Amino acid sequence: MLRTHNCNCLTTADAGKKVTLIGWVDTVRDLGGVRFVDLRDREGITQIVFNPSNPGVHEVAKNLKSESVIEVTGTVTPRDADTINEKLATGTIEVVAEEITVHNVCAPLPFPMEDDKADKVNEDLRLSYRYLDLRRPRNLNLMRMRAKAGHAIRNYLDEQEFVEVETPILFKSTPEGAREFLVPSRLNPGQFYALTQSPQQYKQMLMVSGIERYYQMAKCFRDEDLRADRQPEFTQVDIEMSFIEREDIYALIEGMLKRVWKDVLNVDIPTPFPRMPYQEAMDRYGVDKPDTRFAIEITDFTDLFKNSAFKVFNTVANTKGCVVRAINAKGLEDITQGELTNLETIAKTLGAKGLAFIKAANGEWKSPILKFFSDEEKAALKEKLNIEDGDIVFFAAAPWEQASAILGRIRLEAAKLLQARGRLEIPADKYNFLWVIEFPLMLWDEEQNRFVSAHHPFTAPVKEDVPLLETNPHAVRGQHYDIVLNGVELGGGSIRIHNPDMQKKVFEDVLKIPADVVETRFGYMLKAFSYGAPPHGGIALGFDRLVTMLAGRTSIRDLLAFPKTQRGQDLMAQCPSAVTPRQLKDVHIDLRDEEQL
RNA sequence: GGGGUGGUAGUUCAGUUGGUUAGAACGCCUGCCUGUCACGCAGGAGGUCGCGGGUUCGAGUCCCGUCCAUCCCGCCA
Repeated sequence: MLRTHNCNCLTTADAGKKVTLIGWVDTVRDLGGVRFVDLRDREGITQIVFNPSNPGVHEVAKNLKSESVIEVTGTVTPRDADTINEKLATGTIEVVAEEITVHNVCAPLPFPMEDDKADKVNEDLRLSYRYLDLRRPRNLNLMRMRAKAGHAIRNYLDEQEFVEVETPILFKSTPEGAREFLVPSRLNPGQFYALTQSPQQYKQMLMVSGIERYYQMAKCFRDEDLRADRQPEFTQVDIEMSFIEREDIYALIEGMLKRVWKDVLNVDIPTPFPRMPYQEAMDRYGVDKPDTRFAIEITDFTDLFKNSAFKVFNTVANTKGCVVRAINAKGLEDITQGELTNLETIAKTLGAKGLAFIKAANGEWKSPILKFFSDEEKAALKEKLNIEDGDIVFFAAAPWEQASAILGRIRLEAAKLLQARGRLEIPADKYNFLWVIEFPLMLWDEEQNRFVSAHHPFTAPVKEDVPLLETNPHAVRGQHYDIVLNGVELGGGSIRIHNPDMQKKVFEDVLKIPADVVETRFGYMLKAFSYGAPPHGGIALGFDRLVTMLAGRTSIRDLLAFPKTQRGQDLMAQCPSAVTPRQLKDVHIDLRDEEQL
């Protein structure tokens, strides 16, 4: 080692020792005579003193640049009482330099390294210099937190006798799911691999193999548009078990998350987690991943408006599948015109024609639609929504799913506005875990005019709903579950179909995938299931999202060492990039006609 | 594919109804300073106002297009 100690460990107990430290120049304080350098490594900071009485090192210290790498040998010296720095772990001592080696002179920095300033720097610039951005102690700690969370998970699952298996990343294209990254095959002209969007099929094959308990920190790839919480490559805690029921997965994951929160944050999270059926989540919160940390909820008024004089609500209320619903954003009566317009825009992008509202202030209600309401209707609204002065109520009249989506979004936006006004407190350490269960197995896809899997086609139906597969697929509930934390979907899974006939029926009769297509895409699975497939199920948790939540961040990029921009580029390495004609020829790709496509 | 926000010095930002030589802070460079710890003080350098076009006597400012970043919708079985 080039050092005897790290920069965060020396104390007065080490006084008199000759030590060698190495690290980055954090700050230089040149007082003309004596010069101070804060030397930093990943563990912390130690103050180095350069005295004029040692002219050699004193002269070198004169020209030190921030973030240069230096190695210093010197003597640990206790500080005088009035020069102790209580902010530093090593603040009671300093190292008086006797020798110095400058290993690397740092070029002028492209952006400041102090957290408060660096946080404001454009992210694209920081991503171009990600190695520097990452060097900030706080960001290094995020990487260490991520590693710690990974260890907690591995330790827990190892204790539960899970077997970690690495499955291939080069897989076959399965166009049913997310858009995939395609990889041309050199040895098989015109044919392609796809990068796994999830090891789903492999892990089910492992169950047929008899692994019984599988896990993997699985790298997954999806060629979809990016978001703050979505990257084209990401890590998933992938789990599959045989001979189990849903309850076994709930217990396993609750134990695992409890362990992670304890090991990483030293926080005890209560288990078991509450459970909420999908229908209830949509009805009360307007989303399938409700943030239950605040109380604003959706109330249904469809029946109330069935005989209303207000034609818009009346018509909707009497249309099958449509609802009239409202939420009371308590205390947001002073919403600005700009904020209101913004909410309207959101409602409109979700298909609403407008966003009806009622404001309550000084004992009066104000609303463009108030004149249409009867006294009886007003009384019912007031009572059920508990409308008081200072409140604003928003309405949605639309098909059930759409009304839920609109009010679900308005609910979240209203919460943000209330938080900004200091009227809604959501403690940073409040962790509302929630199982969302009983999802529909199928959703009707208008565009394709057929049912599509709500989760994936391997999800088993709830036993008592199996007969409905024939008669009313819409009503079939899947043995599917999502784990949600504070409004963020951490993961989801299901009990799988292990009977080849049932699986074939879902593919061909329900999802209407032609038999020959089923054979090419899933033939090997159906075959495998005919050779003693055990009942099995599993779950996958977005590891990046999990650690983002642990860190209290909103962007998944903060928890990835080298994240990609919204256009899927790595600004540091500068990829994707063009390749040589020779490389293209090797993989049998011809770009000549690209312009014409 | 669609909508919102942003792009002015190395960085973060200001820049009035269009009007002289585009400013501040931090950083950088030079000098002074022997107990600082975000050291201090003095001086200095640093700009194709993202790019292209247009309107105008005159554009950082107005208009059109475009590129980049970011947030969201679609999409993410």
